[in-house]
Amino acid sequence: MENPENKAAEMETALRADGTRVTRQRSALLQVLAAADDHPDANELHRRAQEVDASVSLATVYRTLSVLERHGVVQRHAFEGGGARFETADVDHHDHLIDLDTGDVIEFTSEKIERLQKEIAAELGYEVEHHRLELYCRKIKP
Amino acid sequence: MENPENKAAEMETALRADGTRVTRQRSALLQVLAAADDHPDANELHRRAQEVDASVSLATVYRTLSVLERHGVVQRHAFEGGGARFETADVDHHDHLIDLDTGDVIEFTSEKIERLQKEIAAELGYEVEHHRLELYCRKIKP
DNA sequence: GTTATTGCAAATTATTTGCATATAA
DNA sequence: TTATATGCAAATAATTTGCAATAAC
Repeated sequence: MENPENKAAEMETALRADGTRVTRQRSALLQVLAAADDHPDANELHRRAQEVDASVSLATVYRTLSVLERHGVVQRHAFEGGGARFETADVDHHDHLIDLDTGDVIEFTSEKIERLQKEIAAELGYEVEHHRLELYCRKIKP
Repeated sequence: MENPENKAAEMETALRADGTRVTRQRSALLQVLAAADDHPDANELHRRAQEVDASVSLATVYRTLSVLERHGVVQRHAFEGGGARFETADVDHHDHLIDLDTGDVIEFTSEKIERLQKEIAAELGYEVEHHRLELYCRKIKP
């Protein structure tokens, strides 16, 4: 849908719109994030970013990830065991189906489920800020 | 359905069945877990357990929680922000609504959502083994 | 009496922060 | 030019672990 270069450029634009500076290090991280098709943790992102620009420190990766999250261009996931993992935020939210046998992650969306969630929260007097839905599954034998 | 004393006794039985020893400290923690109607973290459980038996150390709380999880009598939750939180494992599954301002957790179930989840997985050729649904919410101003 | 379990303190892991320096705009 | 970002190292926070002492069975 979107090539990594455009994606990175769009994220830069989102930062600049704000007066937020796009440094060498941030560019490197954006490039890495735009190219990633998995859900790396901060350490892995640091490793990849250093391949682009060796000067990127882990502290800056963490700081930049927070900035990017605040700008809504990356999403932080709190999967079980270990630290946070990240992916570029899509325009449309998606949930995750995890294949228990292979570890594969399939992304999906369901308007119906989103609607039900809002209804349930509303009944309890709440408004959904965001949510997390993970289906841990096994492939059906054909 | 179940008073705390029975609950604690059942958990002890589950441990003993295994040859696992029920120490003073473990009893204290089981008592605290059985009485809890919220989702405390390890630190809070330690605080409460010490009221029952002052000798309980935080290290033992962590070690015991792992043992209990392995025995399937407590469930560990990795909610966003902060450390793991725990509750006694219920027979029937429920989902969680987390109040972002207070950290309160409200439990809920939705047959409709469960059904939709199964449908979505089936469409993708999968069968749901287990799932996790968390709604991060803010209270609606009245 | 054995062997699992404990408390303590030190180690680990993930993340954050203070500060002097570098740099994007 | 000047405020924002950076690297580094030290600080936190959550959890785990080694080890000698203790206690459950």
